[in-house]
Amino acid sequence: MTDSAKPTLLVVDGHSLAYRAFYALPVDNFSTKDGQHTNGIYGFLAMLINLIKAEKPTHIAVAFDTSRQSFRTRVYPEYKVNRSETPSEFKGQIPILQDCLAAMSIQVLQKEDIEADDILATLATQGAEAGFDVLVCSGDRDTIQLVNDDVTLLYPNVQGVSQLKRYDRQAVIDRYGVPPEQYPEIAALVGETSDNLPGVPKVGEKTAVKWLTQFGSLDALLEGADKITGVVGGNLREHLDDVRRNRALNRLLRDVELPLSVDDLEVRPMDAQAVRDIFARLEFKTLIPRVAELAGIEQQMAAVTSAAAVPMPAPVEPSAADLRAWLEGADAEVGVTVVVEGGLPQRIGFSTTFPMPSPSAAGTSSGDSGRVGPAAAEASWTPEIADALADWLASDAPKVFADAKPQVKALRRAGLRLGGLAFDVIVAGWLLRPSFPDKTLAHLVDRYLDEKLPEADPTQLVPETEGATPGQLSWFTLRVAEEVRGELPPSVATVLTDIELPTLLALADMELAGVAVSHDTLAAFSGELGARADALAQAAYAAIGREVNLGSPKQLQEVLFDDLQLPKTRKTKTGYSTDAAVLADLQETNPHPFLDLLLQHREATKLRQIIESLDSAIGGDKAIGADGRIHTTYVQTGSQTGRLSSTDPNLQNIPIRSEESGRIRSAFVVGEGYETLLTADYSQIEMRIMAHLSEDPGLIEAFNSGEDLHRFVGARVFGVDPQDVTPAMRTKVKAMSYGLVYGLSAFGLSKQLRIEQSEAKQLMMEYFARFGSVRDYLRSSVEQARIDGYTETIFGRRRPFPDLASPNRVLRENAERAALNAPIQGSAADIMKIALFHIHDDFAASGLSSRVLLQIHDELVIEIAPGEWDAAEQIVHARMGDAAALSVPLDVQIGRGGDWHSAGH
DNA sequence: AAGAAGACGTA
DNA sequence: CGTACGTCTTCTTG
Repeated sequence: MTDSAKPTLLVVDGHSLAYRAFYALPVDNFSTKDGQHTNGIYGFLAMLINLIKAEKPTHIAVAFDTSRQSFRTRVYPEYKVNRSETPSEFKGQIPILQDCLAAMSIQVLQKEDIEADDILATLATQGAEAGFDVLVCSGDRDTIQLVNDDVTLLYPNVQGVSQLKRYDRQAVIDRYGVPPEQYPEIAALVGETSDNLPGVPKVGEKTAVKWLTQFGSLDALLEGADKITGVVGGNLREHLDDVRRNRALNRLLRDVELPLSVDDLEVRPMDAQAVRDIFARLEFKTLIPRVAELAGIEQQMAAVTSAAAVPMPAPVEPSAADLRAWLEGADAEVGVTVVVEGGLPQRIGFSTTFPMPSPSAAGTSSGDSGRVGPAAAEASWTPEIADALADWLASDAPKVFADAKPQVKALRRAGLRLGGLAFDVIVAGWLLRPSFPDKTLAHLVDRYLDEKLPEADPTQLVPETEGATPGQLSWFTLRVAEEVRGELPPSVATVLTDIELPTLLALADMELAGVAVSHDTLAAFSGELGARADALAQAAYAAIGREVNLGSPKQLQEVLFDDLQLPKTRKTKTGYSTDAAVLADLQETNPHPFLDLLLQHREATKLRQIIESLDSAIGGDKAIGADGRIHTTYVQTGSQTGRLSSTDPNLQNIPIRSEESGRIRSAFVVGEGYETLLTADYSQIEMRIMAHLSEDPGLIEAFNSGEDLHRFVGARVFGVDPQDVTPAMRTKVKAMSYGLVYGLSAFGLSKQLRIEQSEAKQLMMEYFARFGSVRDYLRSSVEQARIDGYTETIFGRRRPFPDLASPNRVLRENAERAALNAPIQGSAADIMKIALFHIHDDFAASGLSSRVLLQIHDELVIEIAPGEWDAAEQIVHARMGDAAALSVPLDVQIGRGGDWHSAGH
């Protein structure tokens, strides 16, 4: 083991070890569900974790090659040329591995023109000089030359990377018969086939060692080459230049200029959240606890040296009057944090770039400009404080939040309105990274400030560490905001200010309002469905002569494929699918009463389950108390395209398609004190956006003609008059049109329409022959995304697509389809958001009590107060219709009824 | 107790 | 081999 008194430096050749892992581990077992290969990453990290645990290095670095090219290939162009092409499945893993290492706070080093081993050599040399025990971990034999009394080599066995052999000075002598510094001389004589460096023919390790012991050194040997007799002697004399070249090429550089010194490689605490996130994404379940254990070790080691971040201000707690006076005097943005408990404000904190007045000595030295860096103040929520702050909170004075919505809601419940919402760091962070959002202020502090937000340990009854106070949270919020703002491209900043923040305020009111749902309606239906499900289950058992759990795909597979001997269906990860599409197919080819009963049972239990969860959500929001309404939560940062998502419960997936789903929707009713429900939805908004973006004359005409879209398109595609478009033709072009938006293939289309692939192909051909600009647009938009690295909506919302450049085909093609869809789905989301907050704001400005309750992507559900129908309907129609100026009109359908079902259409 | 997998609801 | 979501149940794992 290493000498515990000395610090230990571990330097690793990332490329060579990951490459060995790549070949050692079966790729099939190491791929994520979206197709990313991870075997090299996994093998490397598993090895590294074991290594860190065993050796407890105090300093770590991992070096990578930048490419095949290096100064060696310039000197000797044949160097490594016979190496086979690096498999693309491996190449793609290196950047991800580097991301993992970054999350683990391990330094990654690479340098143009230099090989990883040269970096190892340089670090090993510097480390040894600085008094470190150095561990070099590499799969390249050339690194044997680095071994000495301070430097030990860890070399992987043939098997892969699970076993590392330890070479200290003595081990090298035992194995090769020469001291480490002389090993390259052996290698020069023998040659290295894998590097395309031929040596002396007929000379292997044995002969080389014999000669070197005899002559003492390679130079002496080359000088005295004449003295060697026999064929090998002749060979040596003929290949003197090869040997010299080999020796020159296998000498590792020990003086590479690096951006970091050995001291900078000190082990630092990991970014626990980033590690969890990236490992989860790579589906490394078992590695997470292993890394966590490691993090514990690192934490202890790093605790001593961890540098203090920018010191937090000690928030003052001024009187209500002082606080108000100061806030009203502030001429810069103010960070605001409302601590919410049970839906109500508990404490409130502020921070600014101005010093807070000290209650005793207001106006003490504050520097020449008065700006002395952010300072903080806070107060507990009392009626006096609420009174004192109400005007300022409602004013236009700019305020910066981290996740404003719950705080806005709490203020609303306390009777206060919020104005001047200038920035939300969570929402802004999501706009920048919709695929990998930082969900909390702590994440953002970590990413943008590289500091830790102090958090009370929730596992401890009496926490040892204090969490940040609201004033300090505001201070962090303000600092993060400055960084995030610096990263926001102007168009994205506009999306934040002009779309997201107004939407946020509207959503807060929608969540507070909730939607009235009739428990009695739900309960009656639930009972009915329960009885039906039981009967269906009994019948199903009878059909197969035994009882199984119909909710268990595993047991169903036994019944279908073992007992009933039905043909195997689509494969899943763990067996064969039993989903509805598959069961319907089976019913056609191998009819069996069990199949139909099972499908019906599924439908009944699914409906009942939805009803039950809705029922238990009625008045479920404890903060409000049972009010007979359901209060969903809209997750504004919940999608990658710009859409909202809805949780607890999800009100964006209430059934509508099936026969009986109307009975669920009819339980969503107009609330007390209101007159009726209004539903408003955009018809074919995505196709309209497609028409606008592609500028396809045919599609634009379709929307301007007033003709039914699919009838119009069908007439063009099939070359008939609109009135002669049959239902079958209409179905086909409808599927085609909708499929376009998702990047549908001929294969997918044929499957959906249950037609031959050739017919599907023909259909697509005909379609594009008539609507060619659509195809051109779709192609060019993906191409543009490949160039830019992101897509953009009509309003400038961006979504990055790094995988468009991936060498992994599955990954790349998935990204292409998503990139195709993102501007269309995203623009639709933008338009709906704009319409939503305009309607919300107009209602308020017009003094209406009618209110928006729900948003279901292209539909709004609005509760109309008595006597307000006409005014409200007019606002809704106008605001949805003019939310965007497209080259085709935005068609809005409006319905009216006492419940959601009858208001729909 | 927590997470994965399969299934299925919506736009 | 069609995009974007959330939630339920069962089953596995710790």
